[in-house]
Amino acid sequence: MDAMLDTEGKETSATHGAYRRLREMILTGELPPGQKLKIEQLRGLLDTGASPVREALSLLTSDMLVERIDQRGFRAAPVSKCNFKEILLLRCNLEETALRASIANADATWEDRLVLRHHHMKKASQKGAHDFEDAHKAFHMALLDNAKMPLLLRYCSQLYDLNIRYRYLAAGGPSYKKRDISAEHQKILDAALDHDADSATRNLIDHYRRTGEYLSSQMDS
Amino acid sequence: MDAMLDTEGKETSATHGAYRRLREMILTGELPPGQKLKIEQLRGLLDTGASPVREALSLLTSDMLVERIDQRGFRAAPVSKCNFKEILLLRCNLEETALRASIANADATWEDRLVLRHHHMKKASQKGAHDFEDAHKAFHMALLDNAKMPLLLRYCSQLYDLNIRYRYLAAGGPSYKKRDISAEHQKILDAALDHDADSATRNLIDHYRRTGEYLSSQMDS
DNA sequence: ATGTCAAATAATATCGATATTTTTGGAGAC
DNA sequence: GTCTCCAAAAATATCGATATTATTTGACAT
Repeated sequence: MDAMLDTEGKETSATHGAYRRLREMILTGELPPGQKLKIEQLRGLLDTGASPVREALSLLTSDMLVERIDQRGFRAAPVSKCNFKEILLLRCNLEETALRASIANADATWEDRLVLRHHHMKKASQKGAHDFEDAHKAFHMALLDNAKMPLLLRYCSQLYDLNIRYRYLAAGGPSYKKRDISAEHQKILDAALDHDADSATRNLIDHYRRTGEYLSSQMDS
Repeated sequence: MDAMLDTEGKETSATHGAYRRLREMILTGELPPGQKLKIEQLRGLLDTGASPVREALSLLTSDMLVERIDQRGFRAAPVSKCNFKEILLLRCNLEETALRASIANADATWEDRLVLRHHHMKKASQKGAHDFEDAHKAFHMALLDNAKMPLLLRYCSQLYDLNIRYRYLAAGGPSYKKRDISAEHQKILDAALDHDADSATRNLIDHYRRTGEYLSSQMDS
């Protein structure tokens, strides 16, 4: 109908658009954990039909951002410290595997990609928080994607998103402790470019553990 | 309408029924890898509406058994030796983590559950192949579920299913090499009951690697 | 002959409406 | 005053139909 005058025709299907928007709202906490997600309500919020909303919710179910309750509809996935700790543990395990495999496959084009992503991330840190989040994820995924293991990469991406959700929830936004994250990233990048798998994984995991402990402490409140 | 006269009212929603049925068909190879999955065709096969079929396919997408191609519908996920090797590798990694955590949490009720599952599996091996498959998965999942890590367990379950699919495809059915699988299971069970994490994981991983190599060799044909 | 473009065909994606199921709210009984 | 049960309301799940988008077919020009 008249949905083509939005931004610039980037969004293809209504389903995909709804998926992206809902995902964003859940990740940022705009739709708080445990909240009932009624079709009608969302249909209004995203102004689209019921079918795309339903399908988007179905997809989010498999990202574990939405829970489907038998015949009682959907709700935003709940959060818990326990769940957070599991995410952290799995990330450390899986990302170590992926990063080591990535480094084992290292070649010039991968290194170029890494440097580029890192550069973009630094640039984006001066722009909006939203841009930085995207660039940050892109950098971390670039570290892993040379493993050429699509399933593993997918799990890492999922866990990344589940984790970022806790960051938003704990910090009430992306203003998470501006300790020296930049230096941590630099160390990971340098180690990766040196093909030093041990150092790279150590730095990566420390990076996660550190933010993990910070967030974990925030969650006690 | 008149869908309540099927088996015994076990299936609740049409969507869930379609999901289970389609999943089964893809796992067993009744719907071969790469096959286009047209809504109309499946709507006829499962005699239900288009909406439940669509939603079931969406759900299977996140199990990685179905691929969604932009605006061109769905198809059964393709297979490849590369994909198989990744599945095997991830399973070894994740199941070791899960099994060790399970054993670390060991208590009497878990041990009882294990023994029961193992017994049921042995009993089912004399019944149909289908029953055995179910019992086999139940046993393997019981080994892991005491880790109390829902995400990890979910990944293991997914990977188990992806793997079983290769077994069906390679063997043309569940008649996979009747080497001494029974003894292997017994060893895993005994080690788990002894809380011997090292032995249990070694046996479990050997179990996977052995079937992995067998299937891998079959795939060259 | 071959490649390109346009009309016809088929399939998907989406909408609006209906039937089922769950939840809510209140009336009556103990 | 509390509990149970039934009716009303709301929400979900499903269906049938339409609009949109991809694919195929065939004709035309080169």
